[in-house]
Amino acid sequence: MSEQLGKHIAQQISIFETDLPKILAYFSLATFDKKAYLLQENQSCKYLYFVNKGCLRLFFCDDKGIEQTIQFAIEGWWMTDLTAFHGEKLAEFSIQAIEATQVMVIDKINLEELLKEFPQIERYFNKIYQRAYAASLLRVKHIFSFSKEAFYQLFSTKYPQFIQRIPQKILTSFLGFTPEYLSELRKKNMKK
Amino acid sequence: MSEQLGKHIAQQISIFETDLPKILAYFSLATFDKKAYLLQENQSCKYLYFVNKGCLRLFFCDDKGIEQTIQFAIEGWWMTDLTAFHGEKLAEFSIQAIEATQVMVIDKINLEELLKEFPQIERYFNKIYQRAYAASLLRVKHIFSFSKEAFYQLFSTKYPQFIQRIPQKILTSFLGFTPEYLSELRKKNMKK
DNA sequence: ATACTAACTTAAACCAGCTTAAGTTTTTTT
DNA sequence: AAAAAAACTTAAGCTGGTTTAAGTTAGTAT
Repeated sequence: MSEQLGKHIAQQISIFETDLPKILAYFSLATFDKKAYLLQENQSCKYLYFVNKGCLRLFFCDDKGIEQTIQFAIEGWWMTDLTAFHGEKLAEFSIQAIEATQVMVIDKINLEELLKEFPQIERYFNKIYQRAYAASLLRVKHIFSFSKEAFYQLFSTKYPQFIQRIPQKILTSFLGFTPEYLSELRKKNMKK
Repeated sequence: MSEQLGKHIAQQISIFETDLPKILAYFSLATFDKKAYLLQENQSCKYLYFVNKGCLRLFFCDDKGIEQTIQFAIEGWWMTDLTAFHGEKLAEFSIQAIEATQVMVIDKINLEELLKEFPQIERYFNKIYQRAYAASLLRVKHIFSFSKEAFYQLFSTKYPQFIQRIPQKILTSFLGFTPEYLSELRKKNMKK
């Protein structure tokens, strides 16, 4: 069950099978209930998470007190508040489990040790961050190129499982509009 | 003049002074006129650029034919279409010089060689990508938390030099609204 | 089972920001 | 220096999406 991370690493970079257990030893396993917080805004961010099973979201509260979801992490994705994790600032995002979620956890000190013992892992994280960066740019592209309606259509045809899995309020906070407008869109769609 | 990249690397990671020239040898120097294209949508993306002097932008054309600017790169920033550079797809963004711009250029093969000879550089790029990723997330946060007016206010107080440096049309394509609306905002501001 | 709370829907009034179209100013080209 | 093109401004009308507020349905706890 917790071998997912090992597999993921072996997929991305070439590494000795025998090193994997040593690498995984730097991590610990943790589970969180649905709605549990892994990190809260304005706290210090001590951990980096890899999702084995379940789903996390990264979000913040805007000045009107409305939660805005920036990213999701499902199986095989990493999540943290990067800037805060590197100790520069307090977290400006919160991380919450949307479902009961099992994660691999590492803190900054263990990460440093891991990278010292296995510098090849640097390359693995490089790929992870490049992928995350590219995904975030694509997100900005989508925000600019699609109307909210079109963005919803795109998202719901591309990730239909996701739509089932996530409460509507969280979904709209990710898509960037109000639950009321989503209702309107859904009604409109059913007519077709 | 072209020592900027060396300095930048030495700032981010610990490295022998004597290795720097060997590292820089993998790059070549190039200059582009104002408005020149370094990359165009739907081409293959062969190079990764580091800006010594000047300013680049990454953008795409939306379905109405309007250019949308996703990112700028000034002195000390890297730029490419990441996904395309790694050879997976054709470019979905274009890169253009906003001013006469001097860059350090490297192609994929030389980058691989460089990383083979100096694996420490992997750590340098790790920092670069983490920073770029964090910046992109922050951008999404800003899009969600500010009205267009507030975003313009923020941007123009935080980067006043930038406002001078960039033509209004490109600025609005970055801020995500129309030149007409920018005029309106400026008029409104002058009254105060 | 019953009550309480959270998630979702509906509809009307409203507004931030867009579109269009014409005018002005600046820059580039010849 | 003149002409053409590009960059910016102004103003009116319009629309995608929000706000508000009330009603419905589903989930959860007692």
